[in-house]
Amino acid sequence: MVEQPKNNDKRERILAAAVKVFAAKGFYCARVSEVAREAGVADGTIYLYFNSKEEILRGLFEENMRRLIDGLRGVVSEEERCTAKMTRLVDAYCQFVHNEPQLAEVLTVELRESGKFMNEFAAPLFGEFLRVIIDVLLQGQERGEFRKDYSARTLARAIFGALDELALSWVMSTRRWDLKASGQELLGVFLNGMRDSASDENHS
Amino acid sequence: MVEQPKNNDKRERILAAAVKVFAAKGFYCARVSEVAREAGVADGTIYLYFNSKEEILRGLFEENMRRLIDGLRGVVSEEERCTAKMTRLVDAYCQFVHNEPQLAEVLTVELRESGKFMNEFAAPLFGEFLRVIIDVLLQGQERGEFRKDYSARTLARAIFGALDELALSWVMSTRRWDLKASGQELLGVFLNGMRDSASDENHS
DNA sequence: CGCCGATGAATCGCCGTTCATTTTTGGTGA
DNA sequence: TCACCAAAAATGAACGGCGATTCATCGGCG
Repeated sequence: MVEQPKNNDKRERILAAAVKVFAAKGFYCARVSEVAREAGVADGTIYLYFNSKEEILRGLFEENMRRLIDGLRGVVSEEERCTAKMTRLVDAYCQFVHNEPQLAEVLTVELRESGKFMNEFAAPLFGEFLRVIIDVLLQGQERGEFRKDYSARTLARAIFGALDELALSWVMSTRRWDLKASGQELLGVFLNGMRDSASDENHS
Repeated sequence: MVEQPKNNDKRERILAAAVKVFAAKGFYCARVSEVAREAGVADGTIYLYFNSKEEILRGLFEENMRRLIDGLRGVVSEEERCTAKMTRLVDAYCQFVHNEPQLAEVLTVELRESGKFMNEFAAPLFGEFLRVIIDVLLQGQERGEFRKDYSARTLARAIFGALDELALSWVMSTRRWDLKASGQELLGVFLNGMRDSASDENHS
């Protein structure tokens, strides 16, 4: 009943306002009435579209993570070589963060705190996100582009973590540096380190 | 007056209890009375040692980050080669997370949310932490161990991010896998990718 | 006895949420 | 085109619960 009101853009306005407010104050410090004011609606109106404050966050997560994941899948599928897939993937992620920094902040910061109260629903989405990276790495190993003696799972998490930290520090800063360039620099190190070229190397 | 009570271990007991409770519920969902119960003191007693709930978190941060940073500086100083420094650094960090997973969870999760209300005091400590890594990387570049065409700052952040993500996923999981091994595997990729061996390779 | 740390029940302010009321919508007949 | 009305949507003041913080009181120690 409350879930899918047929009508207009109010739900979207509320979600957009929530992104701003949650990014500025954090979920717990944000006031529902601030979201309402930012959205230009009355406090009570929010509860015509969401059952609780928490559900606003849930809605945010689901819609935007879906969009991000689908976007990443798209660019990945446009390339043949896995090295190129990774380049495009990192680029698209940086683009996303660049275009919607507040949203990126909410998604990454609350994803952590989420370990607490909403992991049951955030975890699947995050898993899906990670799988995009894992699959590229696995395929790259099969194709002989990447060394096979690294764990794709571990590396995917590491790449995400590195990228995420970079993105977050960019978002929280004055944003004067080039996020995409840093992303590619970082990816360069990974690709270089993962490259299946020198058959083996024994470092004492 | 409340800051440095001369006496016993009650302050430590409260801090230790706070680690447990904050790790389990997150700072905002944690109740001061739970911390009190866990510490075996009355609710009011907490306010003899801390001025507010927030200050408990602050105390946690300062004391433990200091300890971590000093520990890392220590192991780093025991090695000559920067590659070895990095190995020891990653190992020590993983050891820390392994020994005190709840503390690690609080430090890393709340460090993010901290962007909100306590960044002014968390940022310097985090900066100091990062500097340890940055300095090793810079020195490694000077010594010719690492390629000079990467930004030490960016890479330090990336390494921290990767390690942190790995650690967090370990902490939040059933912890059946070997964190130290994953850490070293990850470091291997970085070191491999950063190695200043083939004099140069120009990838535009 | 007097001091001081400790206690925990009571306080008090703060929001998330509700709901009685108002406003808007859109269908209908004149 | 307009007046009218019922249903739906929106409003925002008020409510109620919760939990951080306080403080009157207690007990142990010198």
